[in-house]
Amino acid sequence: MLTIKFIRENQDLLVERLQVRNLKAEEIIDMLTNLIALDDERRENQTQSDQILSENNKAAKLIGQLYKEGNRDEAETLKDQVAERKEKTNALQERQQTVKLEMEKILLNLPNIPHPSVPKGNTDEDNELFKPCATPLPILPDNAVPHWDLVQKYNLIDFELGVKITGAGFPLFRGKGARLERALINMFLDEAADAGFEEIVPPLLVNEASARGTGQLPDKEGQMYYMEKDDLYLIPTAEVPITNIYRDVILDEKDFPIKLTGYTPCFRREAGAHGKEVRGLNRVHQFDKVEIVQIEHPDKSYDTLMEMISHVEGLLQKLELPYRILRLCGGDLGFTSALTFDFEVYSAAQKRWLEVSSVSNFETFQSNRLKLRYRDDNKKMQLAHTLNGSALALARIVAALLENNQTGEGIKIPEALQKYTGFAVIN
RNA sequence: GGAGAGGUGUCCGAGUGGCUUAAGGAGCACGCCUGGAAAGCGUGUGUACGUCAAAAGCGUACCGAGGGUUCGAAUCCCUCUCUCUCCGCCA
Repeated sequence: MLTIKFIRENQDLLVERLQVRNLKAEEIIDMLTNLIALDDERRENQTQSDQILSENNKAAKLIGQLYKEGNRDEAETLKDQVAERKEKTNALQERQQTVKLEMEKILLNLPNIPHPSVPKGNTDEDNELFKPCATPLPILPDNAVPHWDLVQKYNLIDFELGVKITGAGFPLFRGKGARLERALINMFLDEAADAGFEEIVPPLLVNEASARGTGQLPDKEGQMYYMEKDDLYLIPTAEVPITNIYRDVILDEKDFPIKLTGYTPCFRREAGAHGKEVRGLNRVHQFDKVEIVQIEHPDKSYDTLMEMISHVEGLLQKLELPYRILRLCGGDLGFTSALTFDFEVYSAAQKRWLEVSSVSNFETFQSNRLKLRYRDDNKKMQLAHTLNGSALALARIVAALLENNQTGEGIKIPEALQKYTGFAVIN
């Protein structure tokens, strides 16, 4: 959420940059005009009602004094005046509530401002190739098969059992498949720890305030599983509970950077997604992911973003997977993000690129909702910057690993992973 | 799930309708003192919004959250929430 102060001071910028997200200039201008008119009214109301309240506060003290002196008549007169003024403030405050709600509604639906480097575009087709694949794409033998066949052949994942137990999109890992999953989680967590991230095991269900804090609400309400009875949401990513550690926190400049990591399962309803594109592990309702989160000084957040990119690259290199990095265009950029790089891994058997990581800088968009601030040199409050990235999302990594490493003798495990799996080949 | 007790500033803690501008203490910051430090002494010590070009200042709100009673609420009433104790259930 952008602050009203920032919006007032940067209207031209908003009109220009939000068009990158394919919003129409007239719509943005209309929205801003409406918002600022509401804010003007809010200020006016505040000034008026504060003044009346001040008068009433003084009167209340005086009344107490008059009673003590036995001057009842004068006290009664004052009381009448207070009552009269109170009616006025009540009306003002009621109106103020409405104005604030209207403003909030607009602000909550206003996406983040894309970074200057974000290209204009409508869909993922328009994403910019930031770093092409540095290695040749693997060429598989003619009898190579996609991972949904491989997992059956080697008894690694049982999708049918997942359906039986829960429903479609809830894969059941078993045997070496389960072991591979756990190995990847451990490797990613160890790598994150080596890079200075503190490991967190967070709750998997979050309350409304947390879901709102990182921006999943109201934008992605339909994407989350919701427990009505307890008013809790199943997390769609570890970003939510981990970033919310710092909701309503005031930091010192010397606390930066804060580096956290955590493994959690992620739950996504993926409503409406069906078909070939989503077969096997390509898109599931529950998947494992190791997330990295950083809270950083605004001056350093973009350097930090690049460091996180390097970290993710390192993981993919260790796994010997062919990858490329995309800079998301305005149309594909998430609601809360200012700049996002997506990592895609080439799945040789499906002959397509699979998104396995998304690394973003949210600048102050989340921290404003979270009220995550720090005191600067002049002891003034400033909003911190938040960043996060997948390092990595497992399901599609497993898919690519299985497909790309299939041979006549079985599936070869990359060397870096072997100490975690305890085996070098799946056959 | 049942019964009871609680939630006050960075922390501890007083405060049961107006002498509270939230006492007192600790911590922290600055100053004095000191050869230096400790002790001691003094001063300051939150957030949000409004006002102002800005700062200072001033005003308003905030004592778990939201309502209510009252001229006036940390204090009284209602709802919710969290913590603790006991009981129940339980890996």
